[in-house]
Amino acid sequence: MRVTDAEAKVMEALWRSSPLTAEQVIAEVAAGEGWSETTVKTLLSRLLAKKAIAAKRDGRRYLYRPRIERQAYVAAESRDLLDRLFAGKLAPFVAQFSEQHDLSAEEIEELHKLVAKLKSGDR
Amino acid sequence: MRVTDAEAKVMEALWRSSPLTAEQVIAEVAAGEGWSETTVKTLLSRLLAKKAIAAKRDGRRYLYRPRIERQAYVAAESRDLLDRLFAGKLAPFVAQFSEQHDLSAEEIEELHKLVAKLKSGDR
DNA sequence: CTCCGTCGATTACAGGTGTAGTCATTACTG
DNA sequence: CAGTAATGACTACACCTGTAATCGACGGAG
Repeated sequence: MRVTDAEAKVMEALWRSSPLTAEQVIAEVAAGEGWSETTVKTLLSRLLAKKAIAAKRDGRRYLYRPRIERQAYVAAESRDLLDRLFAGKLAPFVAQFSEQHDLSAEEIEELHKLVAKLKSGDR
Repeated sequence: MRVTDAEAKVMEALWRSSPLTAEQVIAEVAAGEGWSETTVKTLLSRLLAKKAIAAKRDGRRYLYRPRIERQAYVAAESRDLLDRLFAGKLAPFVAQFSEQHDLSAEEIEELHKLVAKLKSGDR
C-alpha cells in the first residue's frame, strides 16, 4: 500500500517528531501546504487505514506516530527511481545529475569522501 | 503537464527509436506490459494532448516522435526526488543508497572515476 | 463504385488522490 | 446536569490514471 505525495507530507511531520496529536500535525503542515484542517485529518485517517501510522488514544484525542520508518520509505522511492530510469544503477544517476547541475565544491568533496569510504569497504 | 508512469513506458519506446507508427509502439510495449492495443493508443492520444509527443501524418497513419527529451524527463524526475527526500542534495542520496544496497566493486570504481572527473572540473 | 478493414477519435469506467464539508460523540464548563 | 466546543468518523466530489471497448472515417481491393 503506497504512501502518496500528500500523505508523505504528513509522514514527514511525524518523522520529524512523534507522537503528535492531530492538532499538532495540522500546525506542522496545514499552513505550509495551504491545506484546511480537515484535509490533514483525512490524510491521517488514510495513513491509519493503510497502517503507515499508529494511533494511541490519549484521553479524548489520539497520539499519532509513524509505523514505517523514513529510511524505508526513502529507500523504496530511491530504488524505484533508479530502477525506472537508470537500470537500477547508481553511477549513471550521479553522472546525469552532476551534468545537469553544477555541484558545489563542498558537495563534490562530500561525494569524494563517500566513495573513498566505499572503496575501503568501510560500511 | 506531467507524464505518468504508464505514459512513460510509451515514451521509452519512442526514445529508443523514432518515429514509430502506433502499430510499432504497440509491438514495442503492449506485450511487455500486458496491455491491449487500445490501451497503448489511449496513451499515445494523451501524450499527444499534453504535447509530449508529436504526430506527423504518413498516408493513412501517423508517425509519432518524442517532443520532450529523455534527458529532460529523467532530470526532472531526479530533481524531484532529490528535492522531496534529500533536501536537493546529491551526496545524502548516494550515502543512503550505498548503505541500503551492496554496490559492486565495478559500480564503486565507476563512481570513483566520476567524482575524480568532477574534482578536476572536467565537464 | 462499393465493401471491408484499419486507424485514430471518442467514450467508458472503476479506483486512486487531493481537498474539504458535515455528523456524531464525548468531555469539559458553568 | 445541560449546553457547547473539540475531535475523529463519515461523506463528498472532481480530477487523474490505468485500462479498454466502440465508433466513424477513409483508403485500398475487387
